Amino acid sequence: MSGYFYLTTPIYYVNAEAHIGHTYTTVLCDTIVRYRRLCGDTCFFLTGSDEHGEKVLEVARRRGESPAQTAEYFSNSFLRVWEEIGISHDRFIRTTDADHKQVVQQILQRVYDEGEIRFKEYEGLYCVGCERFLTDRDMLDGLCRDHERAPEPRTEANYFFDMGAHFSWLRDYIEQNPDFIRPERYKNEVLAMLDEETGLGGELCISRPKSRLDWGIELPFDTDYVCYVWFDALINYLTGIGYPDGPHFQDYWSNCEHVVGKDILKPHGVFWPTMLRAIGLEPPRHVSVHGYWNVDDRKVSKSLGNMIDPLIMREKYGFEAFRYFLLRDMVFGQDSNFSEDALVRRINADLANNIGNLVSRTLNMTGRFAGGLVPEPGAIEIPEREVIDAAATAVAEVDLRMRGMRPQRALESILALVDATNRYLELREPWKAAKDPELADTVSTTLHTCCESLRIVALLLAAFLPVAAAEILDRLGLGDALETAVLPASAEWGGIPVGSPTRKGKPLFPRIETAGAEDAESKDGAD
RNA sequence: GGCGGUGUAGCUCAGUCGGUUAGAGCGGCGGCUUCAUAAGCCGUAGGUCGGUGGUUCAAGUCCACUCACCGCUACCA
Repeated sequence: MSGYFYLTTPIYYVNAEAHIGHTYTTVLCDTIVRYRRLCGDTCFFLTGSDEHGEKVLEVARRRGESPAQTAEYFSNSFLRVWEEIGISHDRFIRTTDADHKQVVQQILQRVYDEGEIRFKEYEGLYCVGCERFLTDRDMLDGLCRDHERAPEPRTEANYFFDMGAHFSWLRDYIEQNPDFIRPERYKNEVLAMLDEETGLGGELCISRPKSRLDWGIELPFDTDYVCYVWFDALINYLTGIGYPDGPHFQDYWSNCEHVVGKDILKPHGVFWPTMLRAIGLEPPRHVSVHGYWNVDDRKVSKSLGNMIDPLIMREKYGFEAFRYFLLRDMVFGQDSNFSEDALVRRINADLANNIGNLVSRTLNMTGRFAGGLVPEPGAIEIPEREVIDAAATAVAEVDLRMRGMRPQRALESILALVDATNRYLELREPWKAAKDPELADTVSTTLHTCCESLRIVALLLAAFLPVAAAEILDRLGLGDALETAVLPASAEWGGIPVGSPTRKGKPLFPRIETAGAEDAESKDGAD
């Protein structure tokens, strides 16, 4: 059943360059979307940059340029990285895009007209150094932590969105749609937030006076103010697909899923659904929340310099290997740890030893024992049956797990098929059988089974490792398979044509020798 | 303080409605094998399922308490 599918990453804030966290989110979404495209869905994949706000001003000041220049610089930086690593987004949206400004203003006006935005004066402690109001946490002994000076009481008027008006609806909605926010632990956190927010009045400040911050989208109903943060940022999800009357807006919106990091759960779990409610739109199908990457067991931070540049990973290991690690080693929703050690272990174990090596041995033997052409299969016996079953299981599990946002489990399913095929090869021992002319039929069957299994492995892997999967198919003589494939039908057993010309090629994922292993080897080689 | 999460073999994790001898992958160890990227296959390692006390014919799996770590309560994926 094909249909529409719309997936978003958060838009990344333009005060830093892409690191492992941004890369993970983006790669994950790319993988999910590629999978759904393979399933025949009409997909729209949106990513982009969040460019307004105070922090951009700060960075711009530091860099001695205008906020627009800073935003431009970092936005391009993200875009360039995504292009370098082959992200297949359909649009890279910027909150400074003209259509986005228009949509934000249109929505603000509408919510304002409906009386859900209030103008309110409040008093707080303002630090002149910070140019903002301080919270208790910003202060130590009544002084601003950063400037060590006493903040002054000051009043300011701002616009507030009355999101609390929708809390009881939202609570019900979440309870009636238990997989709206997933994994479950984050659903529980949102429910807890709703209770806390009720106590705070459920108001969301959505403006800043221009006198204090003018880098933003002007409020349509008060030109002394700009829109602040969430109305600006979240609405990108609507602008991206042509709100309100783009040709496929409804098709995409009703099949929308967001992927976010756990740090922005609240805006996506609380602010956003209430905003959508205020303008009469359904919530997205899912908000899928992932955890953080630590690096070498420490938090990612600028000061530690452990941000992990995806382009450097590409240079050192090949981007798909890094991409594979990210998808394979994070249990969705939980925090995970990255280390080059773990990366190398994973590359060697899964990519080199299992997948890559199965490709090598299969194609090598097809070359040697079958003249390089996929041979005609003979009788299907129990060992073949087991591989065929493993393939069917993998296809079904991958689908279930991808839709359930569990890419790491989907990869396990694919690896199970690879394992089954490696085991099968040991059982049939075509390298021995090939010496006995009477077993020619068995050899043909064996190699056919392995080639076919590889074809299915490649199809399933295509969303995760687009380049490598295409290469496997190409070596099987199926260079254009991905262009026409539709899952699950294309992954049914028996799709590989007999006589398809194969090519062994170089190791797909070269094994990475660690320093320790090299030492051991040079010692061995010395005598 | 409140709320939530996590704690299962050396490492990373599975364990659905409580039920036969608690699982997988990786690593380690032993063996087989040579088609293959010194890859693969087979076998194995015996973990008080954080702790204590309960409920039950039966608990990793439910309840209470407790310890450790983490998160949220604060606009950085």
